Amino acid sequence: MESQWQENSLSDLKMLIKELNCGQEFTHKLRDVIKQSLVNGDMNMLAENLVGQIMGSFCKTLSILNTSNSNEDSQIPMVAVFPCPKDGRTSPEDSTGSCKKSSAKDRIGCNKKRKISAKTVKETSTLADDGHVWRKYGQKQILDAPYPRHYYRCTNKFDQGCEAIKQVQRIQDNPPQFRTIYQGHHTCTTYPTASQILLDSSTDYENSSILLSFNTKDNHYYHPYNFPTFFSTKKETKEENSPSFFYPNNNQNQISTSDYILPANDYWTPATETSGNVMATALSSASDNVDYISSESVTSTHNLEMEMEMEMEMMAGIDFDDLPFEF
DNA sequence: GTCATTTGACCATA
DNA sequence: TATGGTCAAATGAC
Repeated sequence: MESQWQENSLSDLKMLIKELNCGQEFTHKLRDVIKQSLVNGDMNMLAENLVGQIMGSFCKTLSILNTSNSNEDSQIPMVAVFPCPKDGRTSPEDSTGSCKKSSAKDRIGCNKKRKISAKTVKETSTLADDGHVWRKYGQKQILDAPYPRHYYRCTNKFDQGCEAIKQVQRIQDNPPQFRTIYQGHHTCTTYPTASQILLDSSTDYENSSILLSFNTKDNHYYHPYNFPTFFSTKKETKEENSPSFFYPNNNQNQISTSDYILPANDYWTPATETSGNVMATALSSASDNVDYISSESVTSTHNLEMEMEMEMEMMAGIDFDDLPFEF
């Protein structure tokens, strides 16, 4: 009975991914159709933004589904997104009072150690607000470490299935130094505010962020949540509730109009072909290993495109070579 | 009463 | 088997 259900769920998941891939393709074609219907071939900003947002949603959803699928080979795919319901509650935080202490036997099959691929390490002298709301779920004294490690998860884990977690550990006392390890990426819709981003941009970006150069006019990068904003040449939009993920490079005395600092703890998804130009692509946190991201690591557009393609293939289970369109 | 944190126990992985 | 990551009851703050 249960295995039948699991089988069906896996089958459904595959169909879901297939349908999402189709949706992605249709969106791509829709954009082309809109462009062709225009006299000069240029989409207005609103249309471009909408298409971009739809494409970003597809990328994000496929990423979530595939993470679930690959991490839980023998389990129900949704388990990875909505963690195992131990005693029938919808979440461990369901404070209905009906919660019973689960025995060790009840927890069998519930993986305690996750296999999240994307890791980003950030070392700072202060514990600056990173713009997301976290909830602490554990603390552990680590062997040979003078300070305990603190474990946090995104507060939207259970209501939105956001899998982002972070670990914070003091690594030095005087001067204070903290190591924050971000794992997974935010799939929740609670975005950092502009003020929070500005606050965060004052922290140590030299070691934790990506410097993207836009010197080549045809090369563009976007963030899945907000990538359309970069189509404008604005460096920073400061409106509340309209976060921009592009920051002036504070580490340089002279700021080039084509240089931007991007937050390191998020994924970057590939830009798509637009206005006859194939955009370059970028991604952070791309490897299974801890990834110290520095400005030096993303100066090669060519490498970025390759890395991005590999990462997107891995996340979405898509072979880009088989797609009817180019990324 | 509600929600976040603490902390000991459990469990997967190396 | 040791270690690190997560769970969940207990506790505290509001």
